[in-house]
Amino acid sequence: MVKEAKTRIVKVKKTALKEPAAKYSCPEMKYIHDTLYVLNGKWKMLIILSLRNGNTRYREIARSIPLITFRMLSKELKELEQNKIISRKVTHDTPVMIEYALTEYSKTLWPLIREMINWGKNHRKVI
Amino acid sequence: MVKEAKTRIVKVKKTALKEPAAKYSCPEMKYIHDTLYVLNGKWKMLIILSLRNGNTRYREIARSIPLITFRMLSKELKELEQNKIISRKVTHDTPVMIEYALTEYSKTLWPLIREMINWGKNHRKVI
DNA sequence: GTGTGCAGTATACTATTGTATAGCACATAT
DNA sequence: ATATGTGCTATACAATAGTATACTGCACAC
Repeated sequence: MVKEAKTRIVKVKKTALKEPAAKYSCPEMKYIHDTLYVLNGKWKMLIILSLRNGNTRYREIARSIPLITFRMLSKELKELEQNKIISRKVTHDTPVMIEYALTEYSKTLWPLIREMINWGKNHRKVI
Repeated sequence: MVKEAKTRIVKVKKTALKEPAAKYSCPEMKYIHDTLYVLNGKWKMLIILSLRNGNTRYREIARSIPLITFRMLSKELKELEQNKIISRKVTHDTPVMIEYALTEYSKTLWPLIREMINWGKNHRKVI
């Protein structure tokens, strides 16, 4: 447990991809497993989208995703940070100000997220 | 509760997309929400991949995804069927034989799944 | 008649996700 | 002095996801 900026507590968690005991029947399954490891859950893609829409502050992000709670937002931000998808910078002390941003690496996710958006858009029409 | 083919019990569940009370800050979030609604969890994409690799039988699919349990496989197959991603056909009675297959509609998911695979593949290299 | 495979269900459990609500320490605005 | 905003944490709880294991009824092979 590390305390920083008077507020934030980071519980360190292993970032390494855990390999299942038995092997998947093809490498594609492993790759999908890896991608899901980074993007799992309801919120991570929405947070990435929010950042990409220009939101940088904790409360700002929270407001842009109406149903998320502080608990989940904190959790997801930490995981995204550990996986190098977003960065967190303290820009001012007392009053503490934090700036979240997408990393360079996060840009590699964009084609995937575009496809998520496209499919959802089309699915609405189909239903 | 409906009993069919002596084995299968289907608990009917609403398929409609539930709209959150508050609105997302942009339509893209809604689309991602919709896509995740269909593909959520650890297993659905792996099942789709397994079917695409030519597996059609329940046990076959289970074997191709080593860590999945029957409980989860049953659950996920039902959800995918409800969302028209896969179909389930009884091909023979006593001994009962079932054939699972991807629907035409499931093909629209392929660009998305390809991106999932690609990103995971690249992510391995980066880590 | 024993073991195997088929297509699952049932029960019980743990872990993770998600909800709800309250609070802190500081600061600025009214 | 009170309310509001910032960036979170803490606690308690409910719901869902996932694990583990056993079992069923039928058919076929040995």
